[in-house]
Amino acid sequence: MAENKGKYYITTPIYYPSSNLHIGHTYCTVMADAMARFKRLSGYEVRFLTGTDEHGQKIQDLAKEKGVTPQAYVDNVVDGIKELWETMEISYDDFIRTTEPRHVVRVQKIFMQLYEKGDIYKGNYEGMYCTPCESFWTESQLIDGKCPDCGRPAIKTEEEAYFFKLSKYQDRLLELFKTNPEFLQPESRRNEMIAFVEQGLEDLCISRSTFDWGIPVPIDEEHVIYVWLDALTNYITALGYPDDPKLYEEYWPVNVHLVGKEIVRFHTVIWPAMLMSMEIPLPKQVLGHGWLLLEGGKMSKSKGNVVDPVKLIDRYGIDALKYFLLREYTFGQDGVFTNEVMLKRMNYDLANDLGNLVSRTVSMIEKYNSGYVPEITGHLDDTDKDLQAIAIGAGSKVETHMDSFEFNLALEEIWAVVRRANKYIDENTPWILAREEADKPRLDTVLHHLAEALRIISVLIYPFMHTTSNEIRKQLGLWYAEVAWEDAFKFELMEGEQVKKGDPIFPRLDIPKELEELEALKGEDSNIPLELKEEIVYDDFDKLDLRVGTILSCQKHPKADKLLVFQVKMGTETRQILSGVAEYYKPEETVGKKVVVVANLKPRMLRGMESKGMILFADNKIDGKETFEFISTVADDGNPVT
RNA sequence: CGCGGGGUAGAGCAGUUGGUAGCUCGUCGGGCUCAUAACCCGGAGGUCGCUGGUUCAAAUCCGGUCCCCGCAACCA
Repeated sequence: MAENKGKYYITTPIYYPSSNLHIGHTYCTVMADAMARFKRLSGYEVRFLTGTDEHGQKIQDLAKEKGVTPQAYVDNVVDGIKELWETMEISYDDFIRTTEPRHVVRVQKIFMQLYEKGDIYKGNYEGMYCTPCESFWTESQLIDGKCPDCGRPAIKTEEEAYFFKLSKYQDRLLELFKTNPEFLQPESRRNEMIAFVEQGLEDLCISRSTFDWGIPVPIDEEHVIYVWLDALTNYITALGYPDDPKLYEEYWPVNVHLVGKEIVRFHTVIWPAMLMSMEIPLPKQVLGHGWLLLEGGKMSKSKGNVVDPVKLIDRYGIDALKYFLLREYTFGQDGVFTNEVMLKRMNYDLANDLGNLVSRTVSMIEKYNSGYVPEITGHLDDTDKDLQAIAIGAGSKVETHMDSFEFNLALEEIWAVVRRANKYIDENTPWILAREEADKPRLDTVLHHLAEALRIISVLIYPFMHTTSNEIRKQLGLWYAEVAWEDAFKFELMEGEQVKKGDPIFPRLDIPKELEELEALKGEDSNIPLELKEEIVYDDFDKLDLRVGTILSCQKHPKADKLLVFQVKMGTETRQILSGVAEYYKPEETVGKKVVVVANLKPRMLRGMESKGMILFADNKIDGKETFEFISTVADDGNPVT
């Protein structure tokens, strides 16, 4: 083992088990895992924490829908999540669930700690609440009374609640951002947070009484602790804080909280403020990574465009998927996920470059030296020296990039060695050397260099693809030796190992065929229940008065970019209806269309013009571009739609 | 003057202590046959959105301007 470099504590967010995880969660966890493995290999005592955030109204509602208890519901989903991590061989040291007694008890203790400090007070919370998103919104944030996140109606809610004095810590937070640039990276997120805090912080509502699936507020049975105090504290309760502080004392403060860009704010404003109140050290660093986008936008369950990691693993293996995720994307930036990009990466880098290098090296050693790694004989020429230098030099470059979470660059450095080795073979043409007995010493030297280079590569890729690393080492006859990071910096370690050719470590993929089959897979699970709004009864539907109408004329709203103003004739009546589809239709294209109108909708002013009703559209995509299609019919104007 | 991100070769992207513009894929040509028809070499292709300025020198710093993408405003 390498020298002990100290402790290293890294966390992923705790995921919300409202349904199965997708490739985005996988991405984050894979990064954390690679970093944890890298740090372990290079001599740190690592603790890697992940888990699930299991409380809240949304879970309670989902459970109710399914007719099970919330606990049974989350148990089921969490089993699936743990299974996924197991499949992916995620090397977490602890998995915390916020429903576990160890967490519940400690959260209550932390609550009391803040309370006794005077940072929690009882107040009144009034606001518009969106149940599915578990979010309160201000009036100005709402869009026509609907949640800006999910578009579902928000309900005016007033409740007694406990507040945390977030505002008290505003100045200290600003100072933290300004004096400690390392605390939050990348830079752009830091700027955002500074701007956010500078506009002023309000105290934070940390309890709820509208649902009960949560940790009870210890001094008030009517309330449960709301997400912030419950979820964020997992990072220390998992270490035993405050009542069993052994691990806490070893590993806190955390080295890195790895989080998605959408929750940077919680981790860099709310969480540090709570820690300040607790008077314990702050995280050393919070890193906000980007999102994996799909062609045409964000991944979301409601769009049905979620990429299921399990299927990809089944087809291509864990290492190929991990390699792709870490190599393709730049930390902190959004990236576009497509099957084609993924397959190309897998083929070009893994099958062609690395897999083929292993294959040709091992088979040449078998063919030209009866399967034993030969010794170096004679002088080294420039190609030897160059290969050695690049191979031995890669390790420290990898270290540098890993320190900055530049997984893609770290892998690029490793592949520079792979490419150099492939080139080395062409430069030295071992198959020609093998023809003349006189060239045998040179041949031995060349084969030895290749084996050494591959050995180094096997060490370098270990944090990213340990299974592949082991397979390469098996083929190289290195099965007896444990992978040690410092071995990546030495060139003369192999002495007569017996190599053994195995199956290709990454079989070459037929990309067009794979693309087709992946496309076909999508159809297979076409019967996944849609995520629907709350169930309604017939009477609810009956309240709607839908009518057929014809668009007589249409023009752009003079004071709004997105609005079109329609004159719609419905039987005896013609009325003005506004609709936000200006970016999809030219006004003149719409004239004469038959449409379905919600006719008894309360009229409303939009940018100074009245809209009496609502035209129905179907959301659609053509060539990846969003459109809205009229819901049309040939029935007579004014007729009801039932 | 709403906030933020971005405009670099056909595509996707790197590129801030300013110093001959790089990578992957594609394309064209060549080499090799150990290897998973994989590997290696070479060529073509960019006025680094536009425009002023600072400088011996700007993709890189400063000003202005155009365009694209998120979010918000106006999507009943």
